Amino acid sequence: MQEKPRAYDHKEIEAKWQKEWAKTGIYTTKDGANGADGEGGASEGAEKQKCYVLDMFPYPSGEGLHVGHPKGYIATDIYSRFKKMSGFNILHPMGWDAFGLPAENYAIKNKVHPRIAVEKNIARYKEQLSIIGFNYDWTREINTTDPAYYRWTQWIFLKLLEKGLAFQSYEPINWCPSCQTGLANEDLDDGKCERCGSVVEKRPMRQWVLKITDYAEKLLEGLNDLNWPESIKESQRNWIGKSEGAEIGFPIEFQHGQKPGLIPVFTTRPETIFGATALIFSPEHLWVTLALDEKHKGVLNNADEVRAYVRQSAKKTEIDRTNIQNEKTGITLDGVWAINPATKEKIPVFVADYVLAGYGTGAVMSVPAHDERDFAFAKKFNSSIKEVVVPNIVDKRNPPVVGKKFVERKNIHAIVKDLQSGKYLALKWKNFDWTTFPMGGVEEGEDVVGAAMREVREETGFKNLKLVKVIDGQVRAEYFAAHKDENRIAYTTAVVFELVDHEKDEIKTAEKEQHDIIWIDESKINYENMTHAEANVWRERLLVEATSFAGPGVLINSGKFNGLDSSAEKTRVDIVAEVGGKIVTRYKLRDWVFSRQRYWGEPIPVIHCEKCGVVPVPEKDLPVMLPEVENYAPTGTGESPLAEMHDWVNVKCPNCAGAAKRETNTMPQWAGSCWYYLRFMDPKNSKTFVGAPQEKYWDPVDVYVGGAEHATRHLIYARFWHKFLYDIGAVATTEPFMRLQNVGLIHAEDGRKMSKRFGNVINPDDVVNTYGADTFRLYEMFMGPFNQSSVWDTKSIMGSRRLIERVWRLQEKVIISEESTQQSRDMGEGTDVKKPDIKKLENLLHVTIQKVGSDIESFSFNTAISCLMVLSRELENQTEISKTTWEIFLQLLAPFAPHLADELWAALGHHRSIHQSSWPVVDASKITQDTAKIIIQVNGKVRGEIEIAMDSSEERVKEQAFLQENIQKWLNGATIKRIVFVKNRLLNIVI
RNA sequence: GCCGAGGUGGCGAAAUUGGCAGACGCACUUGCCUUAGGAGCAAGCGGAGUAAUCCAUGGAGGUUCAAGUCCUCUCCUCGGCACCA
Repeated sequence: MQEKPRAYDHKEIEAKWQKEWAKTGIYTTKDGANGADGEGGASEGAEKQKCYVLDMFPYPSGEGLHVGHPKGYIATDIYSRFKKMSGFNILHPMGWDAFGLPAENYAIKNKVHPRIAVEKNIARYKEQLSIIGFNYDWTREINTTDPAYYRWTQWIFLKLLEKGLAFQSYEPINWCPSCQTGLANEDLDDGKCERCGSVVEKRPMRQWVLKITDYAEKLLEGLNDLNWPESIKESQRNWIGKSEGAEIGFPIEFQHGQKPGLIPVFTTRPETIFGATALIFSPEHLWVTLALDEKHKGVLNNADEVRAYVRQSAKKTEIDRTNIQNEKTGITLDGVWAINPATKEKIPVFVADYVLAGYGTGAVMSVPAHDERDFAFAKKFNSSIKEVVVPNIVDKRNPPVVGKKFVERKNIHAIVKDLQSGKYLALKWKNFDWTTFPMGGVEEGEDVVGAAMREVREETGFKNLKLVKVIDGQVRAEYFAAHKDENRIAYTTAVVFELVDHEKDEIKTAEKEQHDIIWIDESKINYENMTHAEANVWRERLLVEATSFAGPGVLINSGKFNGLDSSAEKTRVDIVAEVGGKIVTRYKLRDWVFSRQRYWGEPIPVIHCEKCGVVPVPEKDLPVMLPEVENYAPTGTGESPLAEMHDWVNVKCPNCAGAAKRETNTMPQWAGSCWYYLRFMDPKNSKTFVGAPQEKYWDPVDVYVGGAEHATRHLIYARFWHKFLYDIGAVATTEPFMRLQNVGLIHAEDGRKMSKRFGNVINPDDVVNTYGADTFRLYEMFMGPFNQSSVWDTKSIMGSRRLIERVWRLQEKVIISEESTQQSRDMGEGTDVKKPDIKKLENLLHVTIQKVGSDIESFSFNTAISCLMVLSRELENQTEISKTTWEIFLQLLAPFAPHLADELWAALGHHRSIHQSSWPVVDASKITQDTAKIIIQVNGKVRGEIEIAMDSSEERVKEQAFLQENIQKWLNGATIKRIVFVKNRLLNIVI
């Protein structure tokens, strides 16, 4: 670099290298199966370890890219460049997910054919991506709307059909009135269409459904082994919604004596069945429909009202139905009873729309005492509440004594509030260190309130009490009753009173001798201050409204199961067996509604024949091409616009050659993305969807990068298809994406999402034009943690530009000729005398090699760049830079700033691209340092530091430390209690 | 309500998993240089204090020689699920 280098011109450099890369085709991937990888024939692709790095391919919308979109692509570009330099055979492809509503809506609005609009959008996207300098292998580009691609999407559908996993259904489904199509559960956002925000309706219609529920367990299980963000895995677990419980039959009886059979209910808490005081149907339950049928006239005394209720429920929107805040509604079925199979008691039967038709069996046993919703319903409809589980407390301070007998007691605690002082009545015991409420046993023939009043009168003399409430729910406690020398199992009810006045009866001397009356604050009602193990429960329940108890405990009122642990597996199993039920597992996951009544999607490849029914299109006739239509706007009739294409629709049955019609529904947007990652492995194959050797070599995707918004749709659907393909032997792995990295959004400077609507879009083309692609790439990666959302800040981008320019200037200091300088002699072989600062630089260089590598591996690009900044500053401080050091530095920079790196690399005389060079190797000997900096603390506060030989002993360090003036000052003759020494780290002197 | 991820300077953020809190960058301040450019260079930059030092990682307790990091409670922000029995 003798002559003064020209000024840094990003436009010239970037255009030059993009052209060069395209010309030499250095990013074209060779299959492992296909041999050499084009790098001078040095290695065979097959011998290299493969690394498949994938972006979630974009939906090419009319708006074009904003600066947020390329963020993930920059990351995969850096990652794959790094992996390639590290010796991996890289697959890093890009394609287009172009079927679906947005393209179609855009086309309708702008009066162009969706195909034309998509072509235009793709061209625009590609142009925008091209100037950022990505290493995509464009020879593998795919497009889901290409017949050569969707032919295989249709083929997979036929396989699903063949295996019984695709079927037609007539269940009511979600219908978006604005998009005029049916939607899957996953397409709803809070009961609204995810696309347009319209409230969806339930609409019965014919539809194709994929049986994803068959894979619920496998989809759940498979998550455990995936290197995915915990939040995504958790979202999927929630979505699949596994719950284990029991199905139990409840016999039904009609008023005239008929016994029409058993109604199965699903419950996750079968152990509470003795508390089931009602049977509740969802309005859509088949049995309700039958009971309202003409044939069963006379069974219900209130059939008209019930019919009206069912009709009214049907009219409610899904949001209304499922809003937890809404008051419960329902109606009794007058003339019908159910029998609780545990207690054999008759219980009332209701219809209520808080019971969902689509979950469990569509009917529930109502246990108000232990379920919040049942409790609210029972309160409103005055049905009975029967407690069968009580919390159980073993008194820690006063535990049962081994060897003493256990006595069961039914107890009361009287909680009496003095209205004047606001304090509570308590007893201070004389013979024991006890503070208690007035308390005692409930005697024969007495109720809890009577017992409580009696105890207050006997123990304190107060007689004018006003009942406030009996606290719902007993508490079981195990403790040692010292005053009776026995272990107690006490079932205690608390009764709350207000003290009207202080008028008293005389109390017995015996009572007086036992305890004094004291008054305590409400805040003292707890186990800390009182003897009662139950005190904390009372405190919790004292001021709140009555509610159900859903926690674990001990069974009561449950016949032979009394006293058992309600949460024990055995208890549940035994109770289920007792009532003739069975243990079952249920999932919230619904089958995937797979048909759309729209034009722009893959035609579902089946034919409806009057004689043969549903006939799959023969594989040889694939693809079923999407025909050109005059009008592709939705019809709203439940048929897609394809239904108007009579020439296309009317075909001969492949089976019987009779008259038949094509299916006119199309597939949902998510179909194409369910398997595109497989197609990239072998994109041009016309014989099969992916060649077996290619699949075997490349599958699975090693790193998959994209937004978290796909958690419960694309990422579940694709896993489902993949597992299906595995089951039919079409792929060799059970999971498609081994590692998932979420990319955080980039918000506009106003903090909102970037959108044309808000007029706050930053266009990557402008940024690249002004600052250059390398600067743009560095900036986006430096903004913050990769998976975190951040705010675009145009001012901050200069920091990245400064790094680029600093690197550009550094080339002036590079010494090309190794022999001619002092530094290179210092760094040369066989020289053991090295200047300390040269050693320091070598150390920094190798620490940086290591750090940048591990940071890229973990997607911590911000800290990797920070290290490069530190190193660049250090290089700037040097008077000259050796060629070796400079080369290593450029290689570390290459994944981040590929254009600049290649430019400076070429200036050194290299003829092959830096991106084909090998990632520098860390020299472990250069990472270890000769000296360590040791922090000297006095009482944990830093008071000094010393530089000392690596691995120095505690003695050596102490010696040095005590010499320090500052340390002496702090010690100041004090006696040393203790010294903590951490090798090469710190010395802490405790005085 | 349940589950998950977070809370550190004016701002974006670091912090080898318990060992110097604030690396790196933006903004800002002062000075230098200049062919006035979003340039470069030097120094400073959590708060208080002349200083020594003290106080600081949402809040309150605790464990420890030592806590942003571990434990208990609590408050707030974001994301997912939600009348799923």
